[in-house]
Amino acid sequence: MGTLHGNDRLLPVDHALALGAGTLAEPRHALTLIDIDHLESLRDCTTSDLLASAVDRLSHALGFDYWMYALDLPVMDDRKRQYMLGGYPADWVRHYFASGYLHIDPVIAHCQAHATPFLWPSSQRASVRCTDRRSTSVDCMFQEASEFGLKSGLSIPIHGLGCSWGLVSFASSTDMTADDVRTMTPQLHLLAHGIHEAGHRYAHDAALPPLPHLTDRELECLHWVAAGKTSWEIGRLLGVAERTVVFHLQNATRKLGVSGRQAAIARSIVLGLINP
Amino acid sequence: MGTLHGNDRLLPVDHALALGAGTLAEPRHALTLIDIDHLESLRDCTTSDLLASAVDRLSHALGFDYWMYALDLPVMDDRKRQYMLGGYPADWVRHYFASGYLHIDPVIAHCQAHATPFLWPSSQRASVRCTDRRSTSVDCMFQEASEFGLKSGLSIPIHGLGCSWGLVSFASSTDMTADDVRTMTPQLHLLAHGIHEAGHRYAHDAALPPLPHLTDRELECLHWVAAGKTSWEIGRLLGVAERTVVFHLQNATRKLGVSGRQAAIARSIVLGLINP
DNA sequence: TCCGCACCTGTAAGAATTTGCAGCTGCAGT
DNA sequence: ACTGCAGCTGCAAATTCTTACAGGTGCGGA
Repeated sequence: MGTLHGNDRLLPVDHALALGAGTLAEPRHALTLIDIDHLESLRDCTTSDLLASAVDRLSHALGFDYWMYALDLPVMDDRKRQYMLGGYPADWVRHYFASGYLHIDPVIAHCQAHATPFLWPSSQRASVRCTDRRSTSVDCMFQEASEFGLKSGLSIPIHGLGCSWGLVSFASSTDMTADDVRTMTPQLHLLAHGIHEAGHRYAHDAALPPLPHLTDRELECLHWVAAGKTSWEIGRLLGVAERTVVFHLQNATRKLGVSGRQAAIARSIVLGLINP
Repeated sequence: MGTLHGNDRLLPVDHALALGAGTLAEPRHALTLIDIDHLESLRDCTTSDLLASAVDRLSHALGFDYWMYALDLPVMDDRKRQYMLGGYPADWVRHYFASGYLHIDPVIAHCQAHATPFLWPSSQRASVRCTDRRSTSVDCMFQEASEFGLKSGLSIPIHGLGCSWGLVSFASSTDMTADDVRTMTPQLHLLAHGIHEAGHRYAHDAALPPLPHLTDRELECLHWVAAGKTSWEIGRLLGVAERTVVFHLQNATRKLGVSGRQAAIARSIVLGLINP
């Protein structure tokens, strides 16, 4: 073991390319039914490696060759950071980003704005909008994905638990019939959220810089100042002197690594430290 | 029809008490399997009434007597607003709020912080924490719920699509065995997210006041001021006089209906007008 | 053409903030 | 007992923000 603990399989996008493919393909279309026990066993995984292994087994048992858990985590330091866990073919991931498919992928667009699963390729029945030239790029993308072993699959949008948005995708190297996928959609949907429940903490550990620890007083002052109160008014509310409120806000501003009370408000809201 | 269009069944908590109970109880434990077609039929519902009727049928077909879709929508005007759709017994809802159960309900606590379903009563196996005195209140709550016809059920956390958090609950007036509920958990989980996908727009229409229209300059100034810049610095950045920046921030503050630059920052962030 | 609106600027008094200095109590860990 | 930290307070100067007054251009819709 040694260095092999923790988030070795939970890597920034740039580094995730180095991951192995992980094709494990014999059994298929098993009758595995996901239930709460499975979710609890996922949650009991103490490392992201164990989680990845557990999901490997489950997704394989459900007849899929690949899966991927990807999150967009809001980080204030420098915009957002994408993190992913799972066993998509490394070559495909590299090609995907190199081709800029992230910006035209209908799966991405769907998962950002919806809560229901997306069957690909060619999911949405009526709303295909073949008019613009992007559809040819999209066709090209799915064609290339197919050549990389991702012929068909299902992507489930993920929201909540501190992620901006995310998705869990299950993919097969064979042409699964729509009926095959549809009947197991509920299982996969539940499994996807179980993965998120179990995995989001690792994503946060790896992606989010540790939150600065603000004291109760500092948070109180920030809360009221964000509500438009002046230092003097907050002093009255908290039963302390105006000078003390200023003091707490100074400390909060320093801990947040920003300059100025306004920036402290903005950052503490975005970091979820206060919610006015 | 006439007045019966739109959000008649999507009401603030205070008014939702007036809703009828809606016990429709003959068939039970049917073999209905939720799939993407069901979700699309929910999304096709053009009013919240139609949506409620469709969910009524589906949840009934799955063997449940009651269901409820409840959301916590972030609104800046006066804290948050809860909205709900569905057919929980009105007497129980009234009693629930009157007894302050909202603040001790383990279902609520779970759905705020997790992504996986909650079986009640007595879901979480090991983490019951029977030590504090609240557990007796919780037992009391479930006992009373049972007397109101909510003997057992399943609650699915809801996140994303512009809601702070929410849940979809399915309840039965009978003592469903754990196995009964577990086998249909994936179906209910998927259905819950389909309800959210279809219903969140009605919740927004009914709950969220229209966003104030801020001009580009006002948003620019807010953005920079949230980053900690002073009016003078922003003036240099935008190539205008400091006075002009002050002017724009004044107008933004007025449009946002708050007092003070700090409150304007806080509100514009929460409303999603700027993201620093 | 007139009106509203976005956008821009100035002056000036007063309120609120930032910043630096100095000091206090109480509590928890070593 | 010593140390560190949260919490608390005062003074004072410099800077920044708020609010009131006053005015300007340019663009698009009625």
